[in-house]
This record gives sequence, structure tokens and C-alpha cells, in this order.
Amino acid sequence: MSERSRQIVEAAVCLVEEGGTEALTMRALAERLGIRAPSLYKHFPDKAAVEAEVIALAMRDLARALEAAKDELEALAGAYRAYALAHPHLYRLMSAGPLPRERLPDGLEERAALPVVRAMGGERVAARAVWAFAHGMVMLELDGRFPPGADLDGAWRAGVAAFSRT
Amino acid sequence: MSERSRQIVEAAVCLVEEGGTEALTMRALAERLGIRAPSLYKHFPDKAAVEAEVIALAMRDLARALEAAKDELEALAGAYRAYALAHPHLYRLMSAGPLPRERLPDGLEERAALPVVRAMGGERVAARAVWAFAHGMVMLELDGRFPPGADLDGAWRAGVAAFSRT
DNA sequence: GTCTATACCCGGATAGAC
DNA sequence: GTCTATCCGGGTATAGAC
Repeated sequence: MSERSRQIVEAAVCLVEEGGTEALTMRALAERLGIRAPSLYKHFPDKAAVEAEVIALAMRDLARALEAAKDELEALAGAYRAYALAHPHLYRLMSAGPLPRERLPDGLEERAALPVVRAMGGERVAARAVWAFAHGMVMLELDGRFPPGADLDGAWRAGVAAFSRT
Repeated sequence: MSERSRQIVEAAVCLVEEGGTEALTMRALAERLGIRAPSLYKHFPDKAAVEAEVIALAMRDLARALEAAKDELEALAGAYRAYALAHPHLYRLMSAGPLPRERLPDGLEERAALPVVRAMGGERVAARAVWAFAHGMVMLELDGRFPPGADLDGAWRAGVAAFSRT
């Protein structure tokens, strides 16, 4: 990938972080770079290609955050939640809706999932349940679905405790 | 609400069920009813009002399905998942993204949540964790996020088992 | 309550000159 | 590699006649 392409992806990340998925349009992206929208198509075939690069970048960041955490459920859950709250729009783009697997680097998805599998002693089925819990907590929190004033820390603790006994 | 308004909401539900959230447009809705889009504004002030009625209807259906299930976590989880898989687009519209609470009937959200709270012996914090698990499982399944061939029944069992020991 | 006509916004993407 | 000009499609919503 050329240097210019990297700059484009970087700008795209900023747009998503600041304004959510919908803020990433070819026009807005071009404007941020000081060029015109059609010029982007000299670097990427279409918008989906740009989006895929943003997703890949976010997944790498999340994977790094999880790998840096201690190999216990509680620490992993904390790191997961922290990433999602720090980058809510990136988390959404990366984790909600269909994933363009063909456009992503091989093994990246697996890499992001690995820390949880290890924390669950290699039990992939249980790891999936834990992942679903964490994803559900994050999405409900980001979407403002819990009642105002709900004890979310408590809910996280309850979930982590439940799965720790597994 | 007039009879005509009810017909409009019913048509809107069909559009969502068949084509997802994006398929619900004022033009498509009008066409399905054999009228022109501007005529809809004689019955509803804007699109959000129609959408809110669809959401309310879906929440009532889900609440009924949960109330009909046995008062145990396993049965509730089964009913929850069954509803979501039977009406994936309605589930999404109702459960993902911000909720227009001002436009919904009082107490409806609470009603839908109650069965889980009861199954958890009144522990609202634990009930929220269970809800997050179920929501996460459903969304990851609907979004095709699990690896192909993953044992989802097993993941559901693992989650239900973990929270049952609470 | 329905229509036609229309305003207004937005999006992705292409052709062809430079 | 950037530009201008443009196409094409889509959306919500309003005005005013009937």
C-alpha cells in the first residue's frame, strides 16, 4: 500500500471516530484530504475497500489491547470494554453488521479472538459465549439501551463471575 | 389510531420483515399501499413516527413470546433466540441502535424485560448480564460473525449454564 | 385523503481533460 | 494523480389542487 493510500485510510479512521460510520463518505474523505472525491478512486477501487482497511486497522488495535491485558477473564473484559468506550464508532464499524472477510488480512479475526480462547482454557465454545456477553454489554451500553443509572459495572462483574466459574 | 393508520403500520412491518430496516422508506411504504408517498403524511407526522409504531409492535410480540415461556433461564433463552431468528429484521430494528423512548408506550420496555428479571429471582443486575449475553449471541449470529460451522447451540448452553449457577 | 409537482438534500461512481 | 463536469439513484418532506 502506498504512502498516499495510508494517509487516506488514516483520514477515514478520523472521520469514523468523529462522526460515526455514516460520516465516512467519499466526498467527506476527499475534503478532509484537500482533494476531490473522484481522485480517491485512483487509490481505491471503491468505498468498501477503504472501509475494509479501516476495519482491519481497528481489529489490529483491539487485538493488541487484548494481548496486552493479563490472561484472565476480568482483565480481558476490562480491556475489551475500555477499547469499545474509547472508540465507540470504530468498535461499531468493526463488530456490528456483516464483515467483509474477503477483504481482510488472513488470520486477523482469529488473532483478535485468541486471547479470550486462551483465558477460557482453550474451550472455544465457552469463549464464544463470553465474547457474546461482552459484545452484548458493549452494544447495549453504546446504544443507550440500559435504563438510566443502571449499574453497568455490576453487570460486567456478574457476567465475568458467571463465566469464571465455568 | 385510525384503521388506516393501522394498515400503514402493518405494511411497514411487512417491509421491514422482508427487506430489513433500510427497506422501510416512505416511497416503498406508499407503493405497497397503492398510494403516493405524500399521502402518508396525512396519517403520520414523519417517518420516525411510523418506525416507532413498528418498534412498539415488535416489542409487544417479543414480550408475549417471553411471557408464554416457562419461567426458567433455559426456556427464556430459547424463546428469545427463536423470536430473533424468526424475525431478524424486526429484532434489529427493535434492539439495535437508539430507542425512541418518547414515542413508545409507557411501561412497554419494562414489560419486555420483566420475564428475565423474574427468572433471575429479581436480581436486576444479573438479569442485565443475561440480557447482554442473549443480545450478543443473537446479534453475532444475525451478523454472521461466528466462524462457519461454529456450535452455536453449545455456546447458548454454556451461557445459560454459567448464569444458572448464579 | 389523495393526487401531482417539486424542492432539497445526500450518496457512489464514471468520463475525459490536463 | 488530480481536476471538472456529470450521471444516476435514492431519501424526506412540503405546497397546493381536487
